[in-house]
Amino acid sequence: MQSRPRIPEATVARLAVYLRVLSGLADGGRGTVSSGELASAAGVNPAGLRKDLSHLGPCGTRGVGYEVATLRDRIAGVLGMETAHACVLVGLGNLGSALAGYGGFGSRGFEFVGLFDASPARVGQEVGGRVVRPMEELDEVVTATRATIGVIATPAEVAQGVCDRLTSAGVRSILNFAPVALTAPAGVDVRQVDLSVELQVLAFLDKQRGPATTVLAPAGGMA
Amino acid sequence: MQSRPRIPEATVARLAVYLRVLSGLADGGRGTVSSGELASAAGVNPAGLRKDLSHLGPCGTRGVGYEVATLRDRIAGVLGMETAHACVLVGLGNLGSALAGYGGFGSRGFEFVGLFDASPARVGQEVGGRVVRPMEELDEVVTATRATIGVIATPAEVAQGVCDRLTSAGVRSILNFAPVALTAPAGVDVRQVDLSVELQVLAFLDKQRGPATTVLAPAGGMA
DNA sequence: AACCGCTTGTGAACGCAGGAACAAAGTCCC
DNA sequence: GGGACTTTGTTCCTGCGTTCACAAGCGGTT
Repeated sequence: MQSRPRIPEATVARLAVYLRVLSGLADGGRGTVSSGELASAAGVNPAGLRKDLSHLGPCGTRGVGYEVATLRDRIAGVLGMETAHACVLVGLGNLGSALAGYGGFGSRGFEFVGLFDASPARVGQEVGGRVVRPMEELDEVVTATRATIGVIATPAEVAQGVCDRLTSAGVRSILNFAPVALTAPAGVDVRQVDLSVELQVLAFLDKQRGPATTVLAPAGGMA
Repeated sequence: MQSRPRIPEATVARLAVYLRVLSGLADGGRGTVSSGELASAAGVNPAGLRKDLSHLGPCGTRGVGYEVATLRDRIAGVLGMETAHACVLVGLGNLGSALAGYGGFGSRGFEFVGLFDASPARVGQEVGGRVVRPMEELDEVVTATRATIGVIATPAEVAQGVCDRLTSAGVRSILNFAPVALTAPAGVDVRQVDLSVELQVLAFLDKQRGPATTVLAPAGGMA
């Protein structure tokens, strides 16, 4: 049976959300939760949540619900959070600095073991409790720390070059914030996060919903 | 109205990517592009790109390709970028400051007309060329500027309260970076961006792909 | 000990997105 | 002027994700 033959990627993303909610409930001393309540807190459909959870085997008690601590540990195990993940971050402009100082990563088992920037002005500065290192040390740090995840927060022009250096150093997973499509060798997984795309989708939905949907506007014909 | 009954949301997100690539090509003086080249630059399948573009009517020349400037303007029009969009940003911690200073928004027609923070220590400071204002002025600024988009970059605990204030002030679209599921009244569109979720998906894929997939294996040539 | 309500887990149908193959059309060359 | 090549636009199909609805199981109660 191998309780994890394959889990859909969309489900994995939601599991991470459930995990966050469960952690909050556990901190609040909550013992059990129902799928309805958990789904409401996560912003998804209750049936979908149960289906997501079914991918990791039966982990609830019928008539009662899910044991918060148990389910949390189970999800954490499936997501590979038993062991901490070493990450390197390249590019410490505004966005990179924000990522380096973002507490949401460290509390989830992701640790930045190296911060890198090509600009001599940034090298040596301290960001988020770590010292920024020059690009020349990237390969060495990745090898020494066995970092598997690389985060790119550089300008678009140099992102591909950084990607190449990361992959050749041994990084197998890349999270790219630069607005370019990266090409990486097979076996390396790249995830793209484009902040401005999200805004543009919002703008489109707003336009589509009503070119003149003022809440007032009783009279026909806008100007 | 007839030419745009509805465009799938996934297509809209990709249109934003095509638009970025086309802008770069236009700046380079490029006259026409084929779907293959454009798809390669955007990181998608050529057939899928043509299907996406088909939603906005025929806009290419068979045997030649797409006229860069024309297609760019067409997409920009569909995405509602003819007119600039006024946005307000709440929460100027590390992430909020990065967003306020991110050039990728302004160059795409999104302007932050108001930066807000609850902390008196941040009010009055200048971030990204704008002065941070107290939360009390939020309603007034939204009304005066007719801002339609609100960006939340606050801690999770206060995000729902900020969402309520934004919606009651008249904001119809919300981009939420806080790691909580927001509930908003009908007619208000909320998009969630969770940075740590992306990392966790990467960690899972890495774990699933192979607990010990070393890339080296120099001995024994691969045929 | 048996009944009843509540909740999980699963099976099936619907809709959507993605990919591949084919026809239409326009241009370049001879 | 005609043929052939190139490239778009469309259509079909396969697979996935999502949702609804029902059966199975456990706890509490009388």
